[in-house]
Amino acid sequence: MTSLNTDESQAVPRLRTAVMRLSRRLRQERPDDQLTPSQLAVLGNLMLNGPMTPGELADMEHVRPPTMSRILAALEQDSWITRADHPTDGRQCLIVMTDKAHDWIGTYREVRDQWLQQRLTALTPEERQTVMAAIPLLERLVEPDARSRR
Amino acid sequence: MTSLNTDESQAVPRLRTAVMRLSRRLRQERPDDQLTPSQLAVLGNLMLNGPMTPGELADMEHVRPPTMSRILAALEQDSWITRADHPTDGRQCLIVMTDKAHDWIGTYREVRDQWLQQRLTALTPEERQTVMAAIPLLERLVEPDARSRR
DNA sequence: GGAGTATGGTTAGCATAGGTAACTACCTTT
DNA sequence: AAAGGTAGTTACCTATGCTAACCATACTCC
Repeated sequence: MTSLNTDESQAVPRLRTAVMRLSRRLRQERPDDQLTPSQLAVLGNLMLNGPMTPGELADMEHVRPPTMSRILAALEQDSWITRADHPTDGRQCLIVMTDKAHDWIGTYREVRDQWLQQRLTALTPEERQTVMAAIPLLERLVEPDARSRR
Repeated sequence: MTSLNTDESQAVPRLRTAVMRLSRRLRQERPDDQLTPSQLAVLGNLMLNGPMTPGELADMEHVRPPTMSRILAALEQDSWITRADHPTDGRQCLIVMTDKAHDWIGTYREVRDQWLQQRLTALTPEERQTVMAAIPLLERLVEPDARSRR
């Protein structure tokens, strides 16, 4: 069990605080005011990976099935998604984006992350480079075995 | 208005997703099971900066006063903090940590961020260096004028 | 020095987003 | 065919954000 040196140990609470505050801020910045951050995340997943089952979506977002159920219910309510029968398993279903969702994502792709993008322009190019280099590492922190996949 | 290049634009949703997922994960990882993340953040602030008013604490955490009020009420309920009269302003009060809180923070300092620390050890030293270099930048993203202070 | 305004804090009520437990429906296995 | 496993949902609880409204104290200005 490797131990972190003193500097890095001090960095742990700082990283935690920074991430928590940034996420709070991101949650507040909702320029569209139509989709919540979690709904947006689900649509993003579907856009990238195509139709998926609720369970797969829950795994990808690291939430429990009931949480995903609620998010999907809200998305279905407003016609962002529909459900298709699973080809082989009658218990499961496939979540597919509606045309409305496809159009919306396409139209507002630039607007969506406006705040964060604008904030990033306040950094120097070198600083942005550092942040971008850290992104896959932050992903790895969440996803223990992300190193192995792709 | 400077614009980000294509690569960086693609990084924006990825950064957002990574931060949201990591914060969710951090919220779930609550080894102590006594203090919620927001309560922990407040105690951390008090530990670092000494007694502060509710308003100052709300500013530091970027939450609205009522939110801080609720957090403080819970902390007071379990005797983690007490309130002292403000020396000059009768409206305000000073939040001070109890001995219990001091002892607890001291005892569990290493345990608290165990999960994140453990996850960081899974990175290479160079990767950890990158993450650490990004921490102050993430802080700057949240705090627009942080560049000017210290 | 008192009236009116500003400010700090709290209370009340709402929304989002996470969780667990329990239930239904379907699949699998023997 | 019965038993057990799995996917999804429903019901309910908690934490954490918000705004609006309210109270108490401070400040300002006549």
